[in-house]
Amino acid sequence: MSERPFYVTTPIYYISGNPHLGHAYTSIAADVLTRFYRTRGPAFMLTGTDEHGQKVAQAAAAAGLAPQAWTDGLVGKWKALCARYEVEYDDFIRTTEERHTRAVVEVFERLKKKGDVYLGKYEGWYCTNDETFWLEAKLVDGRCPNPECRREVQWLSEDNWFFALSKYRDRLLAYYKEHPHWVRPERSYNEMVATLEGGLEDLCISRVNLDWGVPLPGGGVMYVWLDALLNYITALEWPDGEKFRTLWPARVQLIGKEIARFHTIIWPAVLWALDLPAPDLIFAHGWMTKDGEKMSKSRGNVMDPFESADRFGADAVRYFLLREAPFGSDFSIGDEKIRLRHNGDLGNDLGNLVRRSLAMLERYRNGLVPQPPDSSDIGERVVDLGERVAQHLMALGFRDALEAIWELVGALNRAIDERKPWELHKAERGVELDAILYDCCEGLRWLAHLLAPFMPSKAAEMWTQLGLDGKPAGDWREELQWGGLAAGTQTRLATEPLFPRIEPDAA
RNA sequence: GGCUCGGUAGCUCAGCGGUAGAGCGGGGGACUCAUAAGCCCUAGGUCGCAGGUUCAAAUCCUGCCCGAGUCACCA
Repeated sequence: MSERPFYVTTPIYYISGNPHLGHAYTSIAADVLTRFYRTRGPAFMLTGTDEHGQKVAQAAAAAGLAPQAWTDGLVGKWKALCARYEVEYDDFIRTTEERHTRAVVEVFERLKKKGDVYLGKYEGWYCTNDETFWLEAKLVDGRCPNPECRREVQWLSEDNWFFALSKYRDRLLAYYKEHPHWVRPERSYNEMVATLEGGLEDLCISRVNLDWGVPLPGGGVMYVWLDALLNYITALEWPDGEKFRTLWPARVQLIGKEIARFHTIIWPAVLWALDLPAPDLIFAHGWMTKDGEKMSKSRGNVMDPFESADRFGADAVRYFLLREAPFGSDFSIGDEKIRLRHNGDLGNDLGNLVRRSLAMLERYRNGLVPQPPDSSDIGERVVDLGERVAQHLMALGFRDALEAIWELVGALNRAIDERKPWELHKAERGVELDAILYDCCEGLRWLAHLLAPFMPSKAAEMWTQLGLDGKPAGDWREELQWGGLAAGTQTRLATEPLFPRIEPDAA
């Protein structure tokens, strides 16, 4: 649609603990999109860590470390998570980096100068133990509502900086009406419209009782959420960076549904206050539950993304996460579910297809790709497959894209059964044998291209087994022409299956 | 309590105004190139409950029941 490079962001992950599978989910989705868009042109993916705020300060204190030392120690795990799942980000920003904090102060100064940031009083009930402000309505018997606290609260009144969010309410509402698809899925869009219709209050954007954050002129630190949101432009070297000029506004910003309010109300308002355009699309994906239950530390059912990758392979987990449910919906995850999809979709359907195809080619034709047939039913049936998958991906329909790709997997498996190459071989019907063998290899080449964004390593393995150099790359509109695989190519069937069967209850 | 989203075949879900669908599991069959994989056939489920609108409702409206999420400075 646009020649503008594709810029996609994940939320920056709050670094108060270890990463879990939910964090991987967003990053993987962003990576798949980025890899797809890279087949067509320039693309840029940003991720990172949100390192300020009270909880980080507390976690660090509990560990006996200074906040910076604490986050320095943890950030490696988040980068390792990306590495483990083959998430190839173009930049990884930490909110404690100077390039970020400097720009955050610049934002503050500009908004202040413009009058969208002003000094006001922040009043409310404060629990010293929890370091939290509570609404009057939330108090239980006039005490802290936290069941583990229940201490007396005190009325606190502080001078703080406010952002004139309410001023942007009408503009936001109008923008929503004019851009009915800018927040997706529709559920999130509707909720945010309802929130806007309920009215907005100005946002307190400073904290005087906290020192772990971006220091503001005159004291206090910036509210961590505003600090965090700004990463999407500070990483691009706003205001003057070349990257900022070419990449902003982002084409897609992926978020979890729980943080939609910040990204679809506060964020565009802040951008407008800076005279910048809002991103094209905010997509709030669903939450995953562990076997139907919410994942939480207290339940002890949080899935360790590193363990999952070790057991099933990073590509299989990537596949599962995007295949299991529509991107906007909640879904349930568990080892057994991943295992069944691994063995079924990946092992039986895809992996076995690779193996039976190349094994027959090896046995009947010494592994040499034969001449393409004059015409191919399968080739004709899938002419538009690449474009269909592309359309799904552009709409963030990962599940639909994978289902479409599996149409080709199914078609090839069926074709083998129907055309029975083993009989053709015995009957010495060479032309027909060549035709089915060619179709299989060519189909595998297509699959390698189509699957590369989803399962980069496995797609590359398929590519190698087909005897092709490098990795699948390039624009599908050019690469996916039936007959593209050169006759005479020497294929190399691997000894090991692409997706070796995984037995139940393996640890 | 308000709001949002769900409640459809054993399981996971799609359909969202016009004769109930898919995948998995289960059952049956023909084959053998292949990871005991693949292929073909097979599921007769009051579409949460009760009303209503309509020629016609899983599909729209109302009420209720059940489950989940969310409720503004909680990063």
